[in-house]
Formats: sequence, C-alpha cells, structure tokens
Amino acid sequence: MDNKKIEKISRALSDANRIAILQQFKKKKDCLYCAEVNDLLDLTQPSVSHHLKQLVDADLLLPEKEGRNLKYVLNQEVLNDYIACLNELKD
Amino acid sequence: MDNKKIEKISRALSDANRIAILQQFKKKKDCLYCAEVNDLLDLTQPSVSHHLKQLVDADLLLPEKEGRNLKYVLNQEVLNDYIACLNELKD
DNA sequence: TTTAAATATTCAAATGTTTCTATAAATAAA
DNA sequence: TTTATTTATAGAAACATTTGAATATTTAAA
Repeated sequence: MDNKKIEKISRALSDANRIAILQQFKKKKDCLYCAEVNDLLDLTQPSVSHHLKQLVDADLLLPEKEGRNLKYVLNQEVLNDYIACLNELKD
Repeated sequence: MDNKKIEKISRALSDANRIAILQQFKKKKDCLYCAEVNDLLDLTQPSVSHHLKQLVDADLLLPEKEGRNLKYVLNQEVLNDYIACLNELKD
C-alpha cells in the first residue's frame, strides 16, 4: 500500500459520520443497506451518499447492487493492509 | 479511545507530508529534530511547523524541548490505541 | 407504460485546510 | 546586552470538504 492510498484511507476515516457508518458493521452481522445508513445518520440523503462514496472510493466499503437497493460490505482486506502500514510506523 | 479522537488522528494521518514525517522515524532510531523535519519536507518552515502541530495535537508525536531545539518522539501508545480501534471495526 | 422508491449528481454556500510571507518569541552565543 | 538561531504565530490566498436543495437516474411495482 503506497502513501497516496494511506492518505486516502486516513481521510476517509477522518469524519465522525463515516466512522459511525463503519462501526455500524459491528452491530449488523455482514452487510449494511444504503437505506439503513440514511436512517443511521442525521443528514440528508445526498450527504449520506457523499460519505458512502468517500468510503467506497477509499475501498473501505464494497458496494453490491440488489435490484434498486444498494448493499455495502466492509473490505476487511484493505482495512488489514492499512493497519499493517500503521504497524510499520512502529520500529 | 472515543470517536472524536479517532477522527482527529485520522485527519492527522490524511496528509502526504505528515505521513512522510512519521515514516522518517523508521529510518532514525529514536527521535527526530524539528530542523531535520524542515530538511525532509519541501516546504517553508512555518508550513512544517503547522504539520508538526497537527501531529502533536493528535498526540501522535511527543515534543521535548532541548535548549532552543525541539525534539519529537513517536507516541507508540496512542498509535497502538488507534490501531486497536481499527481492529475493532473488523467483527 | 405509468408511477413510486432508492440512490446519485449538480450546484452553491459555508466551513476547514494548506501554504506562504512577514513577524514574533524564545533561547543560545558572542 | 546585543546578535544570531530556532521555532511559533498571524494573516491572507488558494484549495478542498461538507452540507442541503433541486433534480436526475435507475429499477421495481402497479
């Protein structure tokens, strides 16, 4: 994982709403629906869409279309890679 | 570590110059001097000072005065706590 | 095929970040 | 005590991010 990617993931994580989205995956078992995220946050639908886009663009979330619904899965591999990079910082 | 703190650390990590600073600790053994950081980055001294402030405000760096010089040590404890929070995201 | 529901996009306003120049503050050296 | 060195701060310009209103797109249901 290069520094540009570390920067992008860090930026994706640097917002209270987006952290809340990611933490919601702990409570739900496997995936989160877009509509659930809209309910979770105290924001308008376009704002939530913006935040989800940041997380998807950073590859932290994997979107899956289901008819006219959209389902997100946490990308554990990217999260692991990111954590590995942070561990590298410690000598 | 609460979400505000996770947000702040993530933001501190969301910049190429600040990532470069942290990575420099791998090369240097124990600490980094302010002047070394000024040499490392292609920025003016006030800009470097700004970036170091972000890292110190996030508690990622611990500053130590040495006469008129300033020395920074990586705060491994905060880094560990942050990494632990990210690990929590994975069910 | 028309209508309804779910999500995305566009645009603009407000706010925050990054960077610089200029300058201040702190401290060591002369 | 004057001067030089090191780091910090103030202020402004440029740029990026966040948010919401309005609207478009996509797809299912009627």
